[in-house]
Order: sequence, then C-alpha cells, then structure tokens
Amino acid sequence: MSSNGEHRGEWHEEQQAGGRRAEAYGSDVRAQLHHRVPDLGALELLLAVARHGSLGAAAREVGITQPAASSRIRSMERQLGVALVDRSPRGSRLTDAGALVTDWARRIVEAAEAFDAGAQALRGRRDSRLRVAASMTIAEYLLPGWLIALRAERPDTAVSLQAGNSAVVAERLLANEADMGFVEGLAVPDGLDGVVVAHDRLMIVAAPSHPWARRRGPLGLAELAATPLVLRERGSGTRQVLDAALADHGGLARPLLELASTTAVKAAAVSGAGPAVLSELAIAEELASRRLVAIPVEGVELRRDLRAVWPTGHRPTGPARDLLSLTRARPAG
Amino acid sequence: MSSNGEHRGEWHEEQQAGGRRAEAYGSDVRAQLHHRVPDLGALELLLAVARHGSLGAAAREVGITQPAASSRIRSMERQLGVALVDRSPRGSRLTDAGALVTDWARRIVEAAEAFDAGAQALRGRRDSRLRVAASMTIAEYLLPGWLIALRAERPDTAVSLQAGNSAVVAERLLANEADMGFVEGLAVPDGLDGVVVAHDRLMIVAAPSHPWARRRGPLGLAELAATPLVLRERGSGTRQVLDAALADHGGLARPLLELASTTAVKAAAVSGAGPAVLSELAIAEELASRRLVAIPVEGVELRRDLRAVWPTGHRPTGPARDLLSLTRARPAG
DNA sequence: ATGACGTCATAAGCTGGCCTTATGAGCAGC
DNA sequence: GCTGCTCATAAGGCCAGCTTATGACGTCAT
Repeated sequence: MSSNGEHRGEWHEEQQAGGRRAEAYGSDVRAQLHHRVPDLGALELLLAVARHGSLGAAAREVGITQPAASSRIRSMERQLGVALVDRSPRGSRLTDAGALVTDWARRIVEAAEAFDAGAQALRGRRDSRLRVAASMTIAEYLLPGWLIALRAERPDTAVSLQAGNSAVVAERLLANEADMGFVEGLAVPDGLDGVVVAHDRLMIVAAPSHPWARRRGPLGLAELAATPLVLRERGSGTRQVLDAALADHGGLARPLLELASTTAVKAAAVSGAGPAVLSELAIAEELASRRLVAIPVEGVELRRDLRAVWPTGHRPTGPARDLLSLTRARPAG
Repeated sequence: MSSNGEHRGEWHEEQQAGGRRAEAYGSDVRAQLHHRVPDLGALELLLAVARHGSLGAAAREVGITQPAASSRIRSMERQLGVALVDRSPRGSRLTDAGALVTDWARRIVEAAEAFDAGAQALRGRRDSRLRVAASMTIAEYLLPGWLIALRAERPDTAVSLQAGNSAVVAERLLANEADMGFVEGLAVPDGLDGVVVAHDRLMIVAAPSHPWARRRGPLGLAELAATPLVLRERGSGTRQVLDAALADHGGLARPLLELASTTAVKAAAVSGAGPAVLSELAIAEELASRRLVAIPVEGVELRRDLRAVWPTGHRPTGPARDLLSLTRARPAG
C-alpha cells in the first residue's frame, strides 16, 4: 500500500469534475470495476446454474426463487453483453461464452472464499477452539487456503487468527493465548518446538519486457549482486535472507527502489521498473499469467523455511493437529 | 459453499430484525458468501483508502461522497466484525487486521479485473481493433492477464475474443475474421505460421493427504502408468498428450474417473479422490496454498506448446504485434 | 488566539435494484 | 390430456446505499 502512488493518478483526476449526481459520477462511471462485474451473489448463482443445469434448481441452492434467478441471470447477460445460458423447456445449459465467463467467475468466488475464511478467523473470539498466531506472509498467502481445507474436513472448528512477527507469535504461544503458531525465518524462537511445513523461495523476477527475461543461461551471482533491484526495505524478512545469501559475493548493489510492502514491490516489478526479489508465494499468479517472469540464478537457493510452532513439549492435539496435518510439507524435494 | 454455516451467526442477527424477511430467505442465509463478503464496490473503496490514507480522498477516487465512504467502510467493519481503519482527524490508516483484509481483498479485485477484461473481449464487436481467437485453456487462464497488460500499455485497443479449438481458430484466421490466434498442441495447423509463447506442462497432482504426496523419490513411469488416475475424457487435449507420452510404457491404466471439465478433475483431486493430471496453469493457486501437491515423475516431461498463430505470411502488425510482444516466451528453459 | 483547511461523523430523505408472490406458456412422458 | 418439469412476465414492497447539509475535532499559519 502507499508507496506506489505515482504511476497511477492520471486517471482519477477527472472523476471529481464536481457538481451534482450526473456529474459527480463523472463521465467514466465505468472506470469502476463493480459497474462492469456482476456482484458475488450473481456469480454464485451462475456457478450454481453451471452445476445444476437449471435456473430453478440453482435458485433453490442459493436460497432465492426461480423468477429472481431468472431475472438476475438475465440482467447479468445484459450487463456483460453476452448470452450466458441457453434456456430450454427442459433446463438451461451454459453457452460457450457462458462457460468461459463461469470459469473466470469461479476465480472471483474462490478469492472471496479465501477472504471469508480469513476474515472469519480474524474476527474469531478468544474462545475459539483453535487459536492461531501467524506471520504476515503466512497469514496472507497460505492460511486462508488451509482454513478452507480445515473447514471442509472439520466444519465445526472455529478458528481465530492473530497476525504478527515471530516475536509476537512466540509471545502468544508462551502465554497460552494461541494454540499453534506459524513463523518464517531461519530459526525457531526460544521456547518453541516446530516442524517445517513449507519452503518459501525468494525469486528474482522481472517484467517480460526486461532484458533478463530473454537471457539464455541463468544469471550469475556476481551479476545479480551488481544490479540495482527493487526490494523491500532493509530489515524486512525477505531482505534479511537476501543480504545473508549474498554477503560473501560482495553484498547487494544499492537498491533501485526500496518499498515498504510486498504489494508495492510487485507492482513496481510488473510495471517494468526493474528486477525484483519476491516470495514465490506472492507471485504465483503473476508468473502463471506471465505478467512476471522468473529469472533463474546460478548457485543460490534463497530459501526460507516456514514452520508450524508450539511451546516446547506441547505437541499439538485436537484441532491444532488437524490443521497441522493439512499443512505438512512432503519430506522430499 | 454450503458445508459450514453454524459456527457463526452471533452477530448479524440483529441486522435484519425485520420479521418476514428472515423467513423468506430461509434459515441458512449465511451459507452464501455474498452475505459475509463485502461487495466489490466496498473492496475497491477499501483499497483506495489504503492507497490514500484518507476516507475522503478514497471517496473521491471511487466517485462517491465522503459520508458515503464513511458509512460504507463502517458497515464493512460491522459485517466483518473487525476494525479496519484507524480514523484520526488527520486521516485514516489501516489497522493491522485491516492490512491483512486489504491484501485478501486485493485478490478478489484482481480476479474481478481479469473477469472484466475477459468479458469485455468476449462481448467485443467485430469491428474491434484486435480480434483474437484462442483455445479454451489459453482463453481461460492466460488471456485475461494479457489483456490487462495490453490495456495498461495501449488503453485504446478494443479487443474481441472468440474461444474454440484449434480448428476453429484456424478457420477464423483464414477467413480473416481474426487477427491473431492462440492454440495449444503439438503442431501448427495448416496455413498458419506461429511462434511458441509459452509451455503448458501437465502435472501429476494429488491431495496432500494422498500417499504419493509423502513419497521420497520421484515416481517411476511404470508406477504412474499402472495407477488409476482422475482424468479428462478421452479425446481431450490433455488426455492426448498423456496417452502419447505413455504409449510406449504400456499406456495408462483404466482411469479412476473420467470427467468432462478441467474444473471437475481439479475438484476431484482436491477432495482426495485420487491423483490427477492437470495443466500447471489450472493449478497454480492450489499448489501455492497446498490444496494440491505436485508429484515429480521420473523421465517424462508432459509438455505442450502454446503458440501464437497467424495466416502464413501475414506477420502480426499493429495491435496484434503489441499483444504478441506481451506474450513472448523467453527462449531459454 | 483565530480562522482556514483538513479530517471524519451524523441526520434526513430519495431511489433503484432485488426480492417476493401470482400467473402463464412451452415441452416431455405416462 | 394430465402432471411435472422447465422458464418468463407482471406488480408490489423493502432495504442498502446514495445524496445533501451540518457539526465536531485537530493542525497549521497568520
């Protein structure tokens, strides 16, 4: 957040043209996503239609009446300008375009599920059956998925989440204010036991337009160390790992940009500011869609262990064990 | 969806104190995501608040008034049961929980952007400046990201999209009803030229609970061939590649399940039905969150080339070239 | 100190979207 | 032809979210 506020800003100037309603909305109402994307309810309904092959059945699933579903799908088709379902007296099937739209919709709904799982844990009461404390990276990228999986297996487990750095996690666990913790970093904090549940690899990434994206061989360490990069600020977790790994290669060059959040670094890299170093967790989607390209580097593995932790001697039991078993890394590489 | 719905409900009971409503909706209203997840407009507003550090400024960005923003954020906090922003007379900053929620929200908004980019192209008129024909896999997973990137670089390029198999893509191109195509598969259709823009690797995946997820070494080819898998139906693109690759190892065992869509295969695998074979594009997120685990296999690379194609001799120019340059794979492996 | 400008909150009123119920029409199978 | 499924249309109600108008609080410059 913050920090990447410059290469935007061209476009919300005209929005305030001022005046009343018609003007207040400005001429580019449609710059807002939610005017062009159906709301979650409609998307859920569409997925239900895809599953059931019937508007009425879908309506029942989402708890509305058939006419409501009918009108909602219709207005979604109007909004998108695309026919989504073929209606017939014996049911409704998705059109080809509808199938595609449904797939895209599913991604939104999945993201919403992760949001929900996370938010629910964040609100979680102290009396939850499973109180989790986790580092930011883990809470942000991994935990929602785990919570969804946990919910699928043990629907009655109420989870609460507290996010913070390793020290906070340790403190919570030792004060018995959390049943299980997740930390990233090189060592297990004092007083805690733990197991590695995953590895977070730091990757060198660049926009596809960057020359490095066209290299033939992997990057040499010296070259990496000599190139100004987009980085998190000194002191951050990822920066520590990076500094440590390159210490005996002369250390890093002066950064091209130092930004305060993972998101800002990512945005800078995507927009072509320069090569950046980011957790693979943060960039899975950008890699898949080729908004970013991973640059192989010779001779370093910038790995960081992600661990589940608990107070020494108190192996997790009950819900905590359920969660742990979901997250266990497979032993081999 | 479904599955949960009981261990909550303490706190938005009172929101609809009204009598009849409660019944019309049925008792498990809250099973629906959109009752627990703020709508897109609210999420966009939250992101704007994060960027600007001020409710008023955020309100201006999204084109509403400050009181509207204030009330919207507040009701989002009520809905989630979590304080998201610290208000002060000199601005508003996200709380820790708010930062986390904002990160989760960003994923939803990004998915919505992809949806929007795709839907817009799908609706696109024949007179668009760039008419694209693409295979399903590419249209589903890759194209939205490319379109977002293209829009960022050339905001005035109107794109239209037609999805279909290789034959359809070829036909469109040759009839000059498309300016550029994308196909997956082993060969370039007759009459077309093309370049490889990406590689789609088929991966063997299983739920983390599956024994294969705990193997030490990679899987042998023979063992793979002997194990019933969850697969797409015979004739599908992924199935062809798989059958070809394993032909000289005795071919595949009888499938455990044959399903009609990638989504269905994925769902079966995640739910632990058995190991499945899926495009890496389809499972990036599941791998990152460990809902699925990739099983390394000895001695095969199930690769499939993804190519940009055009009628022989008509190298892409103008908008088509812009798009192509976004998608170009880097030469090395 | 005092006013100007920034922040956010509260109150009252309008409106549009989405829901409901009630009804009708098309097609399949006994 | 009846029964059961499908979807569509019409009329009416309610609520969420918007607007404008106002007030209170804090900071900074005069």
